[in-house]
Amino acid sequence: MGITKTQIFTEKQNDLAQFFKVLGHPARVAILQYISNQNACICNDLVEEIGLAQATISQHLKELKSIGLLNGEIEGKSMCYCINVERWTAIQNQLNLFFNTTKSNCC
Amino acid sequence: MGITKTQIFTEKQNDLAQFFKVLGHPARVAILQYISNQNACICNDLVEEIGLAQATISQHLKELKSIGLLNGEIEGKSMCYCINVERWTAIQNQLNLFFNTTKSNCC
DNA sequence: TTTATATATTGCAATATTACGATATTAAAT
DNA sequence: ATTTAATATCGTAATATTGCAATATATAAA
Repeated sequence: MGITKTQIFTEKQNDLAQFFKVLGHPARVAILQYISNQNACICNDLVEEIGLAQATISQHLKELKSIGLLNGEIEGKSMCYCINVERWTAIQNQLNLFFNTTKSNCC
Repeated sequence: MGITKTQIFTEKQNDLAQFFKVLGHPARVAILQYISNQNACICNDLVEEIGLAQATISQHLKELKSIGLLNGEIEGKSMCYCINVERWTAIQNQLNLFFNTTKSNCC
């Protein structure tokens, strides 16, 4: 097997899990933190900063983009990646809804 | 490769990613939601409820236990799984800290 | 136009995850 | 003691993820 049976879950459950999954890699956590710490938007020295190959960083950025967490704008010959604040907040709210709704009724 | 380079990240980044990762599967989201909806603690009909094989459910429960999210108590011949509320809240707080700290400074 | 620089994509190897059948293990019931 | 029921573990197949070198693409600078 090896394949997740997404059909047996609700769309909400799959979406939620997808958000968690994308955030579930230390490189992607580090990338988001690094981008957020830059005052400017020139986010290209991620390769040096993080310490993974350029191809690998590019792949992680793609995954973060896939859930809409990052905006990328062409800035001359480099790319300006920045956090999509609206999406960021929306996802945070969804996760909190999950945490607040899912509460223990026992023990 | 296929192996995550945890050594190049901070412990906090790895921990955070680990929490996200464990929550990053729809079956585990569904398990947590189901347990939280039961008034009693007899959480053994997960297999019927979720629709995955017993071995698979057991594996997912193990992962949820691995980050301390579930408590398991022996209740006769079955197991009583319930959410560890203290841990649950602690993790929610850590995730929110990450979300609030990591804010956009650009665009 | 050529060169240099930044990023994306492709292809591939190594490892991880998901899922399940089969087989323990454990405790209650007979 | 044996049987039944619930859960855990083992072994294994299928698929996914991680990471990188090589290559493609695109823009600025020369």
